[in-house]
Amino acid sequence: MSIVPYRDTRKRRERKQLDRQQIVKGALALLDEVGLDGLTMRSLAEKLGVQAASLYRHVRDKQELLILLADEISAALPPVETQVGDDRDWKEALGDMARSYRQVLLSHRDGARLLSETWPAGPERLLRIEALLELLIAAGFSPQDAVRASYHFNNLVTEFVADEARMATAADVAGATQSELIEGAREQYKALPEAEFPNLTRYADYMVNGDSDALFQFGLDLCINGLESFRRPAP
Amino acid sequence: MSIVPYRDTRKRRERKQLDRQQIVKGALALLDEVGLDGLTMRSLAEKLGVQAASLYRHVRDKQELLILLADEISAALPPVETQVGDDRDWKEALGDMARSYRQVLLSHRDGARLLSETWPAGPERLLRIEALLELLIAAGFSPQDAVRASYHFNNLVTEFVADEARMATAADVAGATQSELIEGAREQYKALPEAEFPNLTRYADYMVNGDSDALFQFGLDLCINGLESFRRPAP
DNA sequence: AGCTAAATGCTAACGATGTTAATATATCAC
DNA sequence: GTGATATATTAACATCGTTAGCATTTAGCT
Repeated sequence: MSIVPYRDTRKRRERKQLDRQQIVKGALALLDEVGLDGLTMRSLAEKLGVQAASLYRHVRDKQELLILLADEISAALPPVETQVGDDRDWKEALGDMARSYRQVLLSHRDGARLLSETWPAGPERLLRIEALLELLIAAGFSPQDAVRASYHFNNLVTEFVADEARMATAADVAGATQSELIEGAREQYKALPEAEFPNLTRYADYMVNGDSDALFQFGLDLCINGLESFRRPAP
Repeated sequence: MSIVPYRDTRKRRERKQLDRQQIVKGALALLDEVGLDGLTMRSLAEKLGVQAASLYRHVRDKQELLILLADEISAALPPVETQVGDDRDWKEALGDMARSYRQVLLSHRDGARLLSETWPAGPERLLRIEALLELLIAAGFSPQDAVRASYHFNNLVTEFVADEARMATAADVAGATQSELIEGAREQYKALPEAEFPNLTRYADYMVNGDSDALFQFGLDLCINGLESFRRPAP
């Protein structure tokens, strides 16, 4: 369904105005410019020098476009190193994968939100899940545990980055710098009634401190260390 | 900002047609009937026997309504047992909290999605975060680790249940039972080219098996076991 | 080359959404 | 009662995704 049907193109070299690939390419560029909320069928059409209705000749609906777009972004994910051995720990491999995963999602505006709101249907995206499964199974997890772990691992990375980007977008909307927004949120916590919220007021600086890298790493450690107890002894 | 401004109501006992509380109450009922996508300002107004524009006299915009709604749902969360000691392990307390959290979110249609898409600004919701922090700190985590852990813990539960409910909604939209949808997804995995997707095709039954409880428990174990390595020795 | 049929783009419109301005009506304080 | 305030209604605006009907270009065939 999501595979582009094969078609002989030898006789139509010239004048092909629009194309699934061109649409996705333009949509990706537009996404980086205006974000997911600004990515509308009309604005995309305008960017492509075409009318909005024309897009529907190549794409069933917007949802399909978003799936194609999510797959395009997923294609930029580096291949997973599924080889684990004595010199390369599975923990290290998982951590590297998560970090590069995060970096790719951050490289496109609202990239994580897009993957979060869309079904994992594209081939490129499925290929990464496949590789993750391979890595986990090679690391000594049972197939069922590997599947479950891959789900939560994916969720962790995707939702974290989506949240991370949401804050940047919120700053953009409010017309403030991100540090201003952080300071505002901090003050909001500190302004809570101290009797009812002793921890939130006291540790407001920790609640919103902007050190995304450390927070991400913490979640990663949580997930990876937690995984260890499920690992079966190596053969 | 999010606190309801105090107003003397002693002299206006009768005939008050609309009210923030009534609006939230109606919105919650409507949410359960038609889901988050069906919860529109017009439909809510109709349910309340009123015109859509009237709602804006009591609510700044829809976003604020959703925050109020999220807080209303959060108010149903049972109080967190922050006492941890010899007889009640912190792991047990965390697990219980997560499970009851999940149950409340599942008790309202799209409840988790609502909390996921909305800022934690309401007092009831903040109270639960406060209690979670208290529990973690009492369990022997440093304030900073407790804050970070609470973030990921919240994310895990909320996003998991949101995903869980999304599937039920998808079945609803497609006019199929949920088991039919599961079977369809399973077949889709099995139909992938076996050479490129050996694991996805082989373990398709694990990928979509509908045992949400087990998958949730797995994520919980991941999180809780992973937390242990961060715990400081008790005094 | 010329005909037929399919593919593709455009114009116009539909129905729905969040939101606002202007207007009318009910309620309250005195 | 009267003026002031609070609240609801009507009407409309700007967008959005999407579809129908029509025009045009292109591909395939004889």
